[in-house]
Amino acid sequence: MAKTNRTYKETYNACLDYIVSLGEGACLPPEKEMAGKWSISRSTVRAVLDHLSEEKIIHWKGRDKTVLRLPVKADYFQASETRPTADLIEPAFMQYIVGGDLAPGTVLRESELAKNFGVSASSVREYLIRFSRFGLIEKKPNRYWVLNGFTRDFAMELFDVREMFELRAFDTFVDLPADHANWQKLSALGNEHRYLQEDMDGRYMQFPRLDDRFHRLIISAFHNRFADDFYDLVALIFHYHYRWNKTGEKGRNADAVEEHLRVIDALIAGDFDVGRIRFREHLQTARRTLLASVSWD
Amino acid sequence: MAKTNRTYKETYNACLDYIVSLGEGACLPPEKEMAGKWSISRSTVRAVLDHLSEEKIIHWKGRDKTVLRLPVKADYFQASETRPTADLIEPAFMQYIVGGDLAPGTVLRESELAKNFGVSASSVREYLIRFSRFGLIEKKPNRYWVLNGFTRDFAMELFDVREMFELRAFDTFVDLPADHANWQKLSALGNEHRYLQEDMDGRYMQFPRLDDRFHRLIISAFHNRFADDFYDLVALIFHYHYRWNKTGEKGRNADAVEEHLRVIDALIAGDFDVGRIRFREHLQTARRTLLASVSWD
DNA sequence: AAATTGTATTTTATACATAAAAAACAAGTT
DNA sequence: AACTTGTTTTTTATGTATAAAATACAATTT
Repeated sequence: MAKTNRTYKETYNACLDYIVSLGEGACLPPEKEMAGKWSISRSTVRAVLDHLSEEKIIHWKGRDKTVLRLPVKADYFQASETRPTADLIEPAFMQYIVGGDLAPGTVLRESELAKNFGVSASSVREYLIRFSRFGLIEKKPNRYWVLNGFTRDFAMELFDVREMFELRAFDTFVDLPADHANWQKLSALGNEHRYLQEDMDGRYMQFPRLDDRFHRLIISAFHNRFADDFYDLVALIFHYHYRWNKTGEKGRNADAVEEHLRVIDALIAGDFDVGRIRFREHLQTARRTLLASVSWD
Repeated sequence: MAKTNRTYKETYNACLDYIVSLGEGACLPPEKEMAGKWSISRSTVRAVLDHLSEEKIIHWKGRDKTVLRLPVKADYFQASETRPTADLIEPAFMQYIVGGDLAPGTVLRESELAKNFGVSASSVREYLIRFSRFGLIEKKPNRYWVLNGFTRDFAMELFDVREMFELRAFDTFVDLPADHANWQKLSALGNEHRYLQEDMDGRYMQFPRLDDRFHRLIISAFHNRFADDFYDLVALIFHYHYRWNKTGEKGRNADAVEEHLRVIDALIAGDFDVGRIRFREHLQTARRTLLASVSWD
C-alpha cells in the first residue's frame, strides 16, 4: 500500500458537517473555496464531491452541487480511520515503555514495534527518530534502539532545567503590566481551580489539563521557543508517567490544586515575593512526587 | 539499490591498516576476535576476508589466514565511499541554507535536496526530521519543509538559554574541590590559549576548536544532559554561521581568546567573583558578535 | 570440551514503486 | 475578463523489496 487517504476521509467528514449546516436543497460553493476552507487541495475536494455524489448526498454536475439529502451518522468515516498514524503511535509506544515498566537498556526493534502497533515500519522509524530528541531512547547504528529509560538521574536533570525555565518565566510574568491579558487568564485559571476544588472527588481527573495550562501560561511569559519546547517533554513525562501510576492520584492532585491556588492568589493580590516562594514550593513538591514514583535508577 | 555497504568498506580499510601493523607472513586472528575489535558482525568480517583473499592480500582457508603481501594505497576504498550518508548530508545541508543565505520562509523539498546532495530521499527525510528538533525548519503536513531561518529572535532566544545554562554551570564549576580534574583541564586550556595568542596570525583558524572545548568544559560541570544537548545546537550555529561569514574573523577570535584568558586566569587565581564577571562579559560579546552578523529578522 | 568456522536465518537500511494529495495548466461558463 | 471546472503533471507519503549486516545454530578442528 502507498500513502493513506486520511486527508480525504477527514475532509469528507468535515464536508458532511458543512452540508448539515447548509441544509437540504442548498448549493455547495466553488471547489476552490472549499479547498481554501479546509486548507487542502482541489484534488481532494473533487474526490470528496465524487464520493458525495455516489452516495447520492449531493447532485454534482459542473458547477451545480445541490444537497439532495442530509447526511446521517452512518455516512461518516470512523474516527479511527481519520486519526493520523503518528497520533496513533504515540500512546501505543508510551503504553509499551511506561505501561510495560521496561528496564533501561531494553532493546527496541522497529519491526517488532510496527507489528505490535499495527503500523508500517517506516512510521515507527520516523516516530522513534522524532522521539529520540527527548533523550529517552538511543539508536545503535546498524543495530537497534535502546531504551535509556526514565531514570532517577534523568528526572533530576529534567527538573533542574524545568525549574530554571519556570522561575525565569515567573520573574518575567510578574513584570508584565497590570493590563496585560495574562493577568486575566491567570485570574480565570484561578476560578477554574476553585471550581475543581468544590468537587475534588468528581473532578480530580480534570486536573492534568489544568496543570498543563497553568504552567504553560507561566512559561509563555518567557517568550522562548526552547523553553516552550522543553515543556513538551515535561508534559509528556507527566502525562504518561501518571497515566500508569495511579497510586494516590486524588491526593496528589488535591495538593497541587491547593499549591496552584496559593501562587495564583498571591500574584493576583500583588504579593509577588510570596507568590515566588509558593511557586518554588510547588515545583519542589512536583519534583518530590515524581521522583518518589520513579522505578529505575 | 538497497542498503549501502559502508560498514564493509570501512572495515576493509581498517583491516588493511591492521595487516600493515602485523607485517607479511603473519596470521590474522579468529573471525570472532576481529568482529569484536571493530564492533561489527562476523558476516562483515567474512565478507572482508573474502575480498582480501580475492585480492591475493591474504591466503584464506579455514582458520589459516596468512598475509601474502602488504596492502598498497590503491587497495583502500576511497574515503568518500566510507563516510556515512548522514555525515555527508549535514555539511551539504548547512552549506545550502547558511551558505546560500536563504530567507526565512523558503520552501525545502525533500526530493530536490536529495537530488542536490546526491543521496536518497529517505536519507534526506530522516536528516530533516532529526534536524527539525533545533527548530530551524518545520514540516507542513502533506506539503514541504519550511525554513524558519536563523532570525534575530531565534538568536536572542538561543542566547538567553545559553546564558542560563552556562552561568549555572559556571557556578557549579567554581564549587568544585581544588583537586578536581577540571581545574587541571582548565589550566591546560589556558596554556593552549596562550600558545594560540603567540601567533594569532598563523593560528587563529584553530580557535573554534578551542572555543568549543572551553565552553564544553564549563557546561560539563552542570552534569545535565539537556544543557549538553543544547550546546550541540549552539556549536552547530556557531560552526556554520561563521564558516560562511569570515568578515573580521581574526579580530573576533583574538578578542575571544583574550576574554577566555581573563576568565581562566581569574579562576586559577581563585578570584571567582571577578571570573564570573569576566565570563558574563564574554557571553555578552559572543551574543553581540553573532547578532551583528544575522541577516534576517 | 572449548574454540573456531561454515551455513542459515533474522533484522536493518535504503532504493523503489505506487496511491494520495497538491499544483499547474487548459478549457469552458457566466 | 474573471471565475470556475476539467485534465494533466508533479510532489509527497508510505508500503514493499532487497542487499547488507547481524545473529543463531550446526559442523568442524584443535
